[in-house]
Amino acid sequence: MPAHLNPHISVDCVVFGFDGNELKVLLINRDPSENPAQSGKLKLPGDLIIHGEVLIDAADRVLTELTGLHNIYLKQFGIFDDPFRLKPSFDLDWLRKRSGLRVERVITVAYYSLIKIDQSLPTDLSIAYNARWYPCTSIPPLIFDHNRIADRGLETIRREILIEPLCFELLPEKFTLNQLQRLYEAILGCSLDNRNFRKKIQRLPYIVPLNERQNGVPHKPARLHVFNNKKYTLLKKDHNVFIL
Amino acid sequence: MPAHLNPHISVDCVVFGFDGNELKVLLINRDPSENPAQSGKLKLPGDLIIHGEVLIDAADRVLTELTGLHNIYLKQFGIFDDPFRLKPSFDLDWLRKRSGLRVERVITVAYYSLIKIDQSLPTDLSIAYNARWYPCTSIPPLIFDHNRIADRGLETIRREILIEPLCFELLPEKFTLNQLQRLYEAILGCSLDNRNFRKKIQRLPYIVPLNERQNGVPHKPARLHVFNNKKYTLLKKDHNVFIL
DNA sequence: CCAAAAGTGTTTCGTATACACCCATGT
DNA sequence: ACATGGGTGTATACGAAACACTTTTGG
Repeated sequence: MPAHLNPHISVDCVVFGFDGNELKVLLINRDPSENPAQSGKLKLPGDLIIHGEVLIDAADRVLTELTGLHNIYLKQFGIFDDPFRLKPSFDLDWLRKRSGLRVERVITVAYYSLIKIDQSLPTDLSIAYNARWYPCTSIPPLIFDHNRIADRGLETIRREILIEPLCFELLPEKFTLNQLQRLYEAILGCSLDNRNFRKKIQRLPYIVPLNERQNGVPHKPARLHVFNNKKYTLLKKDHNVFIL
Repeated sequence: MPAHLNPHISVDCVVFGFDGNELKVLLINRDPSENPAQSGKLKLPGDLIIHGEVLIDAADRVLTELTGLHNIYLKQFGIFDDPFRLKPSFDLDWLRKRSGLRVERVITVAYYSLIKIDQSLPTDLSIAYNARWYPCTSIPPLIFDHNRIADRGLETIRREILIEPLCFELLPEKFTLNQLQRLYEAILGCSLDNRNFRKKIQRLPYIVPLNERQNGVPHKPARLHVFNNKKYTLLKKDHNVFIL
């Protein structure tokens, strides 16, 4: 572990992905090369920041190492600063051993991150730490205060998905309206009326229908759509744009 | 300056108040006992945190010293972590001299704070630092990155006032509907239709009309209302409650 | 009686909701 | 032909917006 880490401040990432059905979170083992999913030793991806490093760069560094992806969508949503969030006898000893630093109290800045689940490839790190996707509806026990952080991350995207175009970070570039609806339903935890949903979406000018359809599906192939960020940003300038 | 300060992390507060007409921010001199409002030396209230101190307690400490008020409404809204937000030759030297610590890089956590302007009394500190209310529409130049922080604070309450009951922190306990309207207009920077506003407010069960009126006004005295937090919290449990 | 702000209703329009059947494709 | 999900329209209810005059009080 490099000695140029800042032992006062860390970042942790609640990484969300959508498999077409369920919303998932990415969790890793606390220690590399341990038994898969050792009970009580799972955690969110995160790290101490480097001296002079901007927080979001630290989060990006952690996730790029883990997923192999660049330009990951990241948003800061909270700070966790309880002086006893790391138990002295247990968590702090582990952190000291791992970092080689005189760690006393760590304040962590939490980010949520949105990933197109199919694009993230296995990396050396993700294999070593046994990175896995877990359903948001049943997150296993995590170390530190990471369960609280994960819960707060979930609350946050539930709120923000109604106001910001987060969905399109989770879906493939080209998506069907029903995929979009299933994603909203997965995040909000409710079911939506299909006809009303399509009407609402179809009058948003920044969701553009293509002359292209799914293929390889065993039923009527659906029309594909793309999200046009420029149109969205232009609209947003004056009016507040609510998605749903 | 006490040597038990943590030289890595500070808090800064954007303190809002409403004088019945305009939304204002509380600013202080960088150094005590200087000429009133020395140009280029104004700042937001803030301080380094104490080792082991929770961030919100640090913010509360700063504001209690400054205003004499307890239980001030505080909400964290951002982190400012640019490694060069303090200019080495200028800001850092001043901070080192003032704190007596080897300060290298300070990450600051920003809070906005809402105050009933008439309740805040002059304190020794507020006099020494020449604390003054400035209109939000024309905030003078501040040191560090405090102008950016203040702007972000203002954006934040503009957004959140539509969703959370922030107004009642800025108004006296008992208020008239027109005072409430003027506050919304001051924060949102637009004018609202009086009749529609009153209709909307009057059907909110948590804004309770009293059998009591203003007195000492040179015109028809308006009916007074209070905000009932319990009713609000109960309602909020299930439905999301939008105020406006 | 005058100035100043408080207080009050109705109409119109657009958006939200509820609801059930036919269509296109692959196997 | 059948199974699977894709795709469509209408009627009703509710809330948002526009709009001008009368009332009450203190001075």
